[in-house]
Amino acid sequence: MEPFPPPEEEEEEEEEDWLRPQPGGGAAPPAPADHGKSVSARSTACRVVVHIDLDCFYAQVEMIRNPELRAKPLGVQQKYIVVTCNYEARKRGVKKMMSVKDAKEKCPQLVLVNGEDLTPYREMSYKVTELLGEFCPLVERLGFDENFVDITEIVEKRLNQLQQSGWSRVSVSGHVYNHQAINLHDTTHVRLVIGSQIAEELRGAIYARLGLTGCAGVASNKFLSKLVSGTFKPNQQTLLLPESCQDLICSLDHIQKVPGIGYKTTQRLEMLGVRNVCDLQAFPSEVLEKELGVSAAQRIQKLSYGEDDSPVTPSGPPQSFSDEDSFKKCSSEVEVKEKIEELLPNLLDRIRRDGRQPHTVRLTIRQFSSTDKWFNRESRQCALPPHLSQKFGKESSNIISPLVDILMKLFRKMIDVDLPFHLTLLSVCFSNLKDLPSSKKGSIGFYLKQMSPPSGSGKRVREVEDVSQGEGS
DNA sequence: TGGGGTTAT
DNA sequence: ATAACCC
Repeated sequence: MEPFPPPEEEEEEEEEDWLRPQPGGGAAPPAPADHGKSVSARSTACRVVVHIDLDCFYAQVEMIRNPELRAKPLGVQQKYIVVTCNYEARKRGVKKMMSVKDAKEKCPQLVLVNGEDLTPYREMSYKVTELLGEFCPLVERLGFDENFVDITEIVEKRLNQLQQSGWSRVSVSGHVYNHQAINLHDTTHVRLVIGSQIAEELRGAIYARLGLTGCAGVASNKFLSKLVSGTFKPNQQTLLLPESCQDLICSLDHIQKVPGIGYKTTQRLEMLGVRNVCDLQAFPSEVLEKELGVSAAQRIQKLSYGEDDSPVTPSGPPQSFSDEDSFKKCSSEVEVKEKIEELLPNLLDRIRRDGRQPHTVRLTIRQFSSTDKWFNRESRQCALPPHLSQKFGKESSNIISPLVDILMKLFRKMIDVDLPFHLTLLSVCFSNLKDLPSSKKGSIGFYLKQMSPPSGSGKRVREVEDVSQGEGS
């Protein structure tokens, strides 16, 4: 087994920092009075959130599936796009979402694997989330390759242990944003530093158990943790201290880089003359609320100050299962039916393995249009008849035909089949998933699996050391 | 651009 | 059902 961290990691030498006992004694401090309280009941404790972002996830999964690809420049292809690639390929100029044509021009030796079937990535993705769930119940997924973990409670536990053991030493793991000096008399700094050690353990466990590398950002909320995690890029982590928050958000040169501000909002903000984050900070709230609505306006303006009180919401099992295919052209009812029949078996298999029953089905289409290529999706959904929902668990029953009938009815609600049409995408989605009526088994291991934290699974990179009991006597 | 996901309205 | 957001 290779050591963690693997070679790319350049160790940045941070000075050692000392956590001192409270003034007035070298002995163990009195037992904390707030022992049983939740963190939210303590006003002084800041949250500690880690954002974990796996490095070029699909490419990593493919390299695990076929280790011979490891030394080569590798791209993962969907249709005619290289959706992601490993670092060997990036060195040679291949970028995410580059066309296969451009990628091959940049890098003729590029090896391509087809990544249109997401099954291997989806499976690995949930392994990562479940592994993080062993440390702590508050794990929120964002896409297949990112997770937020609220480690506030773990940090509090370690802080109490440190305080009870008297003199202790604690040092940061990984980078500190802006090279900001740590003040160990500031309990917020101490909590975040402990957070950086836990983040290192999380990354270590992901590498040791799953063979995946990734970045982490540690900060006092989700938004900041996500922003800071990308500071040092492959396989490194960064801690953000509150005093450097302004520098971080002002480093965003364009507002669309703010997570939460997407394409539409960017357009509207630009019409108002808001180009960067500092513009947004200074912009009159009243005017912003008129343009975007009170809720969105207040949310994004708080984001511009680095404020984000949104909780890390455990994702649990998926809310929906979908399968889609895009193509150049589909223009007859028969073709549509064939495409749907292609999509269904895989989907039904996934749902069967999940164990829950869907009660809603949706068909989504994209119609060709030369202008505005990127937004014309429509969908129709309907409740599944109960007798069909029941059949999802079973193997032999043929539920495909009745499902195809339902989906074709949905299709005819969108498209007049007597007129010419030109589709470029079909997608089937099952949602409104319900647990079986009191079958003893849970849907997946997700809720059952949260037990005691793993003891030695992750390599502790720097142990929190007890330094002395005798020092002060 | 793909092949997925989520939440809010 | 759509629109917005995320990857």
